[in-house]
Amino acid sequence: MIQPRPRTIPEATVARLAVYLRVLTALGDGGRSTVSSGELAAAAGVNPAGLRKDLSHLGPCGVRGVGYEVATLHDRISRVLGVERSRGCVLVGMGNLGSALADYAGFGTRGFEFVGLFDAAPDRVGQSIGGHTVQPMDALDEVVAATQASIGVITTPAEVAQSVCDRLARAGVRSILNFAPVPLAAPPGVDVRKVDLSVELQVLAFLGQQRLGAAAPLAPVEEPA
Amino acid sequence: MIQPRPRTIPEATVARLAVYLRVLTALGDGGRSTVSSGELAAAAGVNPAGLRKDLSHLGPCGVRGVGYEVATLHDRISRVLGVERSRGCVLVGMGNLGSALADYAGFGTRGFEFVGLFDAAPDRVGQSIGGHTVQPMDALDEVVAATQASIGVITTPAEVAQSVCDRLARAGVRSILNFAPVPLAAPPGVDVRKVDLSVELQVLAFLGQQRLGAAAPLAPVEEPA
DNA sequence: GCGACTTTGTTCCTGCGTTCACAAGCGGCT
DNA sequence: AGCCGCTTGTGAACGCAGGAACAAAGTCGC
Repeated sequence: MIQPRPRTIPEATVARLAVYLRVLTALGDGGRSTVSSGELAAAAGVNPAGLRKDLSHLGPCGVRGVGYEVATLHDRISRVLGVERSRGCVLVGMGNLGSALADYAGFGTRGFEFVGLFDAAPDRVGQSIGGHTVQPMDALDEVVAATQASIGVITTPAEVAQSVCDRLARAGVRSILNFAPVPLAAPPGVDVRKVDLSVELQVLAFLGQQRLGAAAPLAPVEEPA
Repeated sequence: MIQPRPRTIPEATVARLAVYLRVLTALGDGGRSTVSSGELAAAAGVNPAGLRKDLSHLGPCGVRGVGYEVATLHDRISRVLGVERSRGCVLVGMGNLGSALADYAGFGTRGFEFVGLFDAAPDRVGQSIGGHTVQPMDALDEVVAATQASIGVITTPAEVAQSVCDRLARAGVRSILNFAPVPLAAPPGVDVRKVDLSVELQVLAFLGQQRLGAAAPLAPVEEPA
């Protein structure tokens, strides 16, 4: 049995596949049965050629002259992304951001289910957020083992993020999404992705300033030597 | 009047500069006066050579044989990123995520200040979050004009994100950070950055599944030696 | 049944980002 | 003062992502 496709899909492609999946869901709900690459690309905000290249990583799944069948493509992408079954997620750090994520309905409909909320602060333990009760950190290992949660989300302060990461990894979590503004070191076999909100803002600030400098050279901000 | 540096800095570099800036702040608070590229790179989680190349976009700002002066480098990066002065941000959509962001203290210390919170829902208007009062959408233009806010953050449902984007752009906002899971079209001169939380989770799910397939070859996946 | 049109899948190419490796420069020591 | 070691800054090579153009393939109309 030869491998039908190169088993390595570029990460950038994977991220776009997730976007296509969302668009396909919307199209399916709207009753559409087929889409062309051009239309799908427009809805996803990408180049049609790039979209076809992304989809080519899944093997041929369109019909020439017609387009892609919405339901089929949806299933195919779901399977490749590994979201055809719901995945358990545990969330550590129930501050504002953690609470917002726990209460965000958008995850459940996309194959993710929070199976445990944790916090170290005793006064947060016992609160109910998004239909779940916040549990103490001591319960983490047990919950992860019982629910087979494969994803951990860290929304703690930066100082404790690394220790939480270690703890999640030890409990058996294989994938970690880190919102704390520190680079995390995880043991091999554990993937870590980082989302840094203030970095996003700072990049925006830079782009804005750059544009300002180019558009309005009123003040010749000559860097004084 | 020669421009001392190429005024185009790669976006990836800008994002890392923001990380370096944070590390430098921590180092300065810790009393350190100089750092080597190796140490800084380790703290930021990047390659030392890459870090030096990033910094080279700012012109020479280190001392060979010694390293970088923490305070000087901090100021330099701050100026380049445009965060040496505080920037006003308006936030539209005070759901869970919006409230979390408004209440997040990490932004204020990094040169960003929320100057207006807005929501279309009447029952949210008047609420106080993070020291600010939620205002109706009608007040947006006036607040943006009065505060010279340059950044807008969209945390609304996907359906209204585009109209909010248009409205922000019309009000004079030049940079937009979009948390809604839709690609936004903005007029030229307005930068849009997107943060898609469920995409991050789905990429993680893919990586986890990929690793699972490699570790547990139940299906005969041809994994050549 | 046949031609033409539409749309996919692929291939090439260009540009960017990242990494490695080396030369230049500076401080400290003798 | 001269040498040595350390660190920066830069140049080159590699790999990857993105975009455009082209060939294959299937459908619709006649």
